[in-house]
Amino acid sequence: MTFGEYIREHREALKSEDRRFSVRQVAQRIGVEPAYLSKIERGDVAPPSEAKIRALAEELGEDPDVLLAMAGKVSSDLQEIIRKRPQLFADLIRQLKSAPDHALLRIARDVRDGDW
Amino acid sequence: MTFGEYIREHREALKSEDRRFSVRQVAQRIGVEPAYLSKIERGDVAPPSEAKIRALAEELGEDPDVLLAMAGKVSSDLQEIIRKRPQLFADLIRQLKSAPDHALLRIARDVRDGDW
DNA sequence: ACAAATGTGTAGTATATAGTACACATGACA
DNA sequence: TGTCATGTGTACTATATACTACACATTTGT
Repeated sequence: MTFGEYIREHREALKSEDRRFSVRQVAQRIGVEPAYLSKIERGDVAPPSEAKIRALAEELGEDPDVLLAMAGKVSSDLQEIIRKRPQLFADLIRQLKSAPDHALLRIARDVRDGDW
Repeated sequence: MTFGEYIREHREALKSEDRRFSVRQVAQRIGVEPAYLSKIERGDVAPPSEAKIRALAEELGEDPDVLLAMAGKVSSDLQEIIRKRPQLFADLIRQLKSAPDHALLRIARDVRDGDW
């Protein structure tokens, strides 16, 4: 499923319950032209900028990191974290590439609990 | 220290031992025009593409992830890893933002040793 | 029935990215 | 002393990114 298809699907779902989720009204709220949002949803153009994707995520109640990923992007705040300690993060992320989901969850939990 | 300054410094250091590290010769080996490399080193233009930065890292014996970071970029292979599991990685990386270096090293080691 | 709202086609724009091509003055070195 | 290599200034170029503006046919609500 492409970025555009995903957005269309979820926007349409919301629209069926609330007319304020038309292409035109959502476009206006996130600050783009309706024709542009229409083209994005149909995959006629590439996904928009990170800022617009964030606005869209907020508007549709979706996870911005997931939408960004579907758009082929990585959140700029994550990139900044990595850029500050490139060796450590590059190494760690490559190690974690093939780790199972539960391992990533556990590490996040351990770090949150200060277990190091 | 900027990307350009760093490159110039390290290239010059190599050049003092080996004349093959002139702007012209390095430029040729990494596949760009000498004038372009010159401008990069003086910060006259933005850092080059990821591919050229990798070639430069190889040529100068530097860590590509560090050079990419100085250029304001994050390796595309790391981005791909993140994009495949955006929620897990986004969460984890934000948790690790303020973790000390030794914690990151330890996690990488634990994962490598399969300690989960 | 008709006014308002809707989705979309076409055309165009501004800015960024990632460079090339060539000429020229200076410096090394044999 | 001549030539060969070196670093750099100037002038372009091609492609990608991120949109806007407007018109128009269709659909929907009252």
